Amino acid sequence: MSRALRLMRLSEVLRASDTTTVDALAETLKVSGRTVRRDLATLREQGLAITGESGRGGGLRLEGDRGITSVHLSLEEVVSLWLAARLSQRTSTLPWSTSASTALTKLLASLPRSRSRALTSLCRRVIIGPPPTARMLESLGEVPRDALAVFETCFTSRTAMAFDYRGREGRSSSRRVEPHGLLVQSPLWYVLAFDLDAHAPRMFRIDRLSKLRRLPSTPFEPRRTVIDALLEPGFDWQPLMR
Amino acid sequence: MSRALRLMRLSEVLRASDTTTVDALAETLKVSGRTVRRDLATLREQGLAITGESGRGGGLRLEGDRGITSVHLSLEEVVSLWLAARLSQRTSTLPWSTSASTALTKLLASLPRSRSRALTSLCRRVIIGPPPTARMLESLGEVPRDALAVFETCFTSRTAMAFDYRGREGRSSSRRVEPHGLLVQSPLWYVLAFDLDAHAPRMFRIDRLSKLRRLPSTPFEPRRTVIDALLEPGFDWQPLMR
DNA sequence: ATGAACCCTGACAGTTTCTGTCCGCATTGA
DNA sequence: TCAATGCGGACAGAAACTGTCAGGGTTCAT
Repeated sequence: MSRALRLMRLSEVLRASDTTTVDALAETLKVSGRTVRRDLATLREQGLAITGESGRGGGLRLEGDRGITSVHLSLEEVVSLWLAARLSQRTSTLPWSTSASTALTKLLASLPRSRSRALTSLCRRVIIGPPPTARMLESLGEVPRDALAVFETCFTSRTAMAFDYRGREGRSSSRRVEPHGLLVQSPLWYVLAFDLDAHAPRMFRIDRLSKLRRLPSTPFEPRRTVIDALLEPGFDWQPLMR
Repeated sequence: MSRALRLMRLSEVLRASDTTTVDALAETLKVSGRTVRRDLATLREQGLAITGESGRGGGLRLEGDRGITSVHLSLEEVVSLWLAARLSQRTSTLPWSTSASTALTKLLASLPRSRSRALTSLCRRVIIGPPPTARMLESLGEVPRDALAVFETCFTSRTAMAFDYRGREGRSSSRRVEPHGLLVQSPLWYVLAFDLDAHAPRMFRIDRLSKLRRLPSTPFEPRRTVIDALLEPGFDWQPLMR
């Protein structure tokens, strides 16, 4: 039996038995005790909570197999983690950046198919752009907390929304839009929207919005074309997920 | 990465993605397509229902069996998520930022005690600082991939390490240190270390290191004093976790 | 009907990894 | 104090793995 298969069996045996010893495992798996220990170390690296108690009467046990069941994480929670991880990978070479990827894969893997579909399609609507230029950052305003919450629900539930927008020259205008996409150029971000009055794609910087509110309507169908129309080609625009 | 680990990752990636191709998998797993096929064959032997569709637009998919598995995240994986989430919360007001907090709390809560303790003590050694000044960013260099991996293991396993360091004036010196802490001022980061030769706390910017390698030694005991000695008081230094 | 984009499988040699053995150490309960 | 347990380093021979090459398919758009 190859090591790979043995590792799978080992984790099953551990799940099946309350406590056991290295020698017993060595017996069942037909390998030496040393090898069992090596395998245990590998599984622990993988995140399995296997504890060992020394001494007479001690032994090994797999702690409450309740690993983290991401079933309890909401869609928004997983998206937020995904966003954060991708952003930090994008902006710098930090330690454990590959670990973040594998962690997210595991999370996604554990979701039921319907949820993972929803998550994927949501992530595809989020675009990560290159860092903003100094000029873009000049007039950076505050993002009001409550507007954030409204945007979050409108974006995920695909609901049209209305707001007042301060243009670059200070002129204010009233808008009604469908939020198809989200462009992040941290710390800035933009709503990639379809303007229901102009009847064309438009983008809006989040800190220039005010009086944001939902519009009663049926959910719109997110269209990739709206997003693409707003992103100048040739730049490095990456969706949060492909 | 050993084959055993790769097989686990492969099954996770398959679960996570709706459909995918051999080439894509080869890319993510950093192995040749032939090897991916061999791994797929092994998983199929194990009973995983992986179907392949030939032809243009075809691909691989894992049938059924979703949501049964619980997620096991390694220490590094949880740390990386914390790091990423905290960083992005720190630098900007993005949507779903509160969701990230709750998600992380849930993650922490569901870890078995032994692991959560290890996680906490690791996170305490990571400090998040204010964004770097333009002057600090001037001479930003590349961080080599392999050095990262070495650092990660040394940091978590509390192992001393050795490297060559290019000082500000271009002078190079050879160092042997214990990595007690990690200071992040994204996209820069520093090793907060105890210099075994100077016998005093020193900090090193990561992109100035080269030829990083582990030193054979017994694990050192992380000391808070080493970290504190290097952080000028009065600034906004926040540990990743209190 | 051609080519591109997919999947599947066999053979081979070089390399990597794994395994058992032996060792010393720490912890625990009788 | 001893025996039963766990943990992990070092080593050399054995086994498994890997990339490459080379063949074979199927499906679809053009």
